Amino acid sequence: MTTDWKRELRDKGYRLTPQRQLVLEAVTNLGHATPDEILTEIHKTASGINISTVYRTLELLEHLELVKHTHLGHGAPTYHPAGHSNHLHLVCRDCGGVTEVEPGLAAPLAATVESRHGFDIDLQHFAIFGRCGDCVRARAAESAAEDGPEARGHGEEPGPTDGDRTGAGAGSRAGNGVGNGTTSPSTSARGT
Amino acid sequence: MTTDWKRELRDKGYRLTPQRQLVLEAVTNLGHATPDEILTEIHKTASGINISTVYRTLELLEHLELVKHTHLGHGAPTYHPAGHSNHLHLVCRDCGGVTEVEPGLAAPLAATVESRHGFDIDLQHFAIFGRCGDCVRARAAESAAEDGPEARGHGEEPGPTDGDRTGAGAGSRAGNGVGNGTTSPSTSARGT
DNA sequence: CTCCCTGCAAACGATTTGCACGCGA
DNA sequence: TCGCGTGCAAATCGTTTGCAGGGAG
Repeated sequence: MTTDWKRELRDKGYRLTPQRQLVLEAVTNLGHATPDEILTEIHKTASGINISTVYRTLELLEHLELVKHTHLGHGAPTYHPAGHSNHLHLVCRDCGGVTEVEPGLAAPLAATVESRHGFDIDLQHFAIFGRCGDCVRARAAESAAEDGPEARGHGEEPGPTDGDRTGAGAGSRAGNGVGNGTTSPSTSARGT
Repeated sequence: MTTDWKRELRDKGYRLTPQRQLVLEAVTNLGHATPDEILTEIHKTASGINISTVYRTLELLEHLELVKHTHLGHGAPTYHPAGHSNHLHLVCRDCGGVTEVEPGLAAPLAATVESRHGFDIDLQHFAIFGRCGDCVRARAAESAAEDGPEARGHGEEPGPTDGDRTGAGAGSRAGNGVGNGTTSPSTSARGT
């Protein structure tokens, strides 16, 4: 299964270039990564490849259905191999952590929406926002501090802030053990 | 119920300024709007107010839970009054149209996720991606054209492209008749 | 030898931030 | 009067595009 995509590339009239190979490799290795992270990954090996090439290549690879992308929050979408084990992404509004859960949970919803509106949903494309168990608890605990315009920024500690803006940290490779619930605390967790 | 939020503002130590009033008014009138549309709306009445003020004010209003925002696609989130009738947003990957459906449909999913992962989801924050009935049909029809590197851009006509990037057109005020299915064809529908 | 791909840099849209002044309380 | 809130402009971030040269086929 190593070179069949190369064939497909050729067959569809596209050229096989080292950078295309590198991008696909990087996406495969990282599992989940933003265009920028992909560029960085590639730079560890090869130098020179440009960010715009990464974008153009990802667009192509997605067109060929070799990779897919998901919006985990505010900006930078994350790309992953098309064959990657699927899962829904639960993004915590407070800590920004991402929990992966099995896609089957959405089957009922999908069925209902399908029959009622004829709409074929893909719950994996956009993350599902909310608050993770830890933060729900944490928030329940400290419900004393009301807040006024202390300084300027309201957002650090739990509060009616929102908080998508998944800074997505390292490539949280969760193996394939979907169905459990791998939570990876992101770096940032400011308000969107 | 006209001035209680003003009280709240004051009580929490914030100042009541005309621009804050104007932004909240605009959000209320528009129902669904991007920061930019809000700015434009305000400019019809008052001049001078700056885009950065709109952003800062929206952040504040959201903190006070007077408004909320939703990501309908690629960029520009849309803001709406916190009390606004809730609904899920189904965004079509092909035509970019947004269909609003009643939030109750997600209740089962929410319950399952809650019990299994302790995660309290908010399906309204991010849109739900997929393909609307019309586009599913349209796509079924013309399944002839394969494509190679004709020119440069692959994406215009239906194909394994994705297509979030909801350019969100005018403020599609759907009244409160949620539960039905108001589809508003957006402007753009390119790939993400 | 042709023309797809790439690197580079500028263009862009959305959002944020530093700074100094004016106005609300 | 005191300092929050605002306007303005510059800085970021993520992504796209125009252009010219190089290499794949």
